[in-house]
Amino acid sequence: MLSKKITWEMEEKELFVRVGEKIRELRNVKSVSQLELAERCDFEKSNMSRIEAGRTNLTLRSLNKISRALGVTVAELVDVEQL
Amino acid sequence: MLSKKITWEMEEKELFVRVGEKIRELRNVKSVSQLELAERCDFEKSNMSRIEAGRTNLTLRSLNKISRALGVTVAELVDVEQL
DNA sequence: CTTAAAGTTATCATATATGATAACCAAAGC
DNA sequence: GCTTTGGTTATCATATATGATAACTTTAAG
Repeated sequence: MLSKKITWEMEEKELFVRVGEKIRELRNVKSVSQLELAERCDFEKSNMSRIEAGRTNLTLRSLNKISRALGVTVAELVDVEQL
Repeated sequence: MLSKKITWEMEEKELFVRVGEKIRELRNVKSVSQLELAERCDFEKSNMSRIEAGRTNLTLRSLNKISRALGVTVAELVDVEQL
């Protein structure tokens, strides 16, 4: 059986991905397009795409912008299952 | 009466400060020194001081390290009053 | 007093988030 | 077919988080 050792990089990557999914989820619930959310946050749409794909190590500043654009708290944005 | 307009920079700064205070609070509850926490996170102690003072725009990676070092979730770390 | 432990602040280097731009894809409607 | 809307991916520049190091303060203990 192959090893299932989980490195902190993997676990961190999982966190990024889950937060990205959470953002997309909340965005969809509010029926906001990615472009619209990007504009509300004053982000490039390409940046928004990277974020939702979990390819970014988000900063508190960005999380704050997104949370306000979606009408939720920062804590809600990062409230995901953790390994 | 002087203006009380709150800019997003002020509100962002407040968020940074409150998250820093939250970290310090949780660290003190667990009776961990700043140096000890810095070592657990593999941070410089000077970095840890900046963070608790709210002079840093923390990343998800750093929040994740700190949350694990303190035995709480990332969501708990950023669960602060927001303006 | 001296010593040490805990924390602060400043400076410089490096890594990377984000801005800026562009090319591209897919689906829907014409 | 063409066009639009929504999204993805790549590249380069810039701003900044963090690493690394050092000097400094403060507090408590001796």
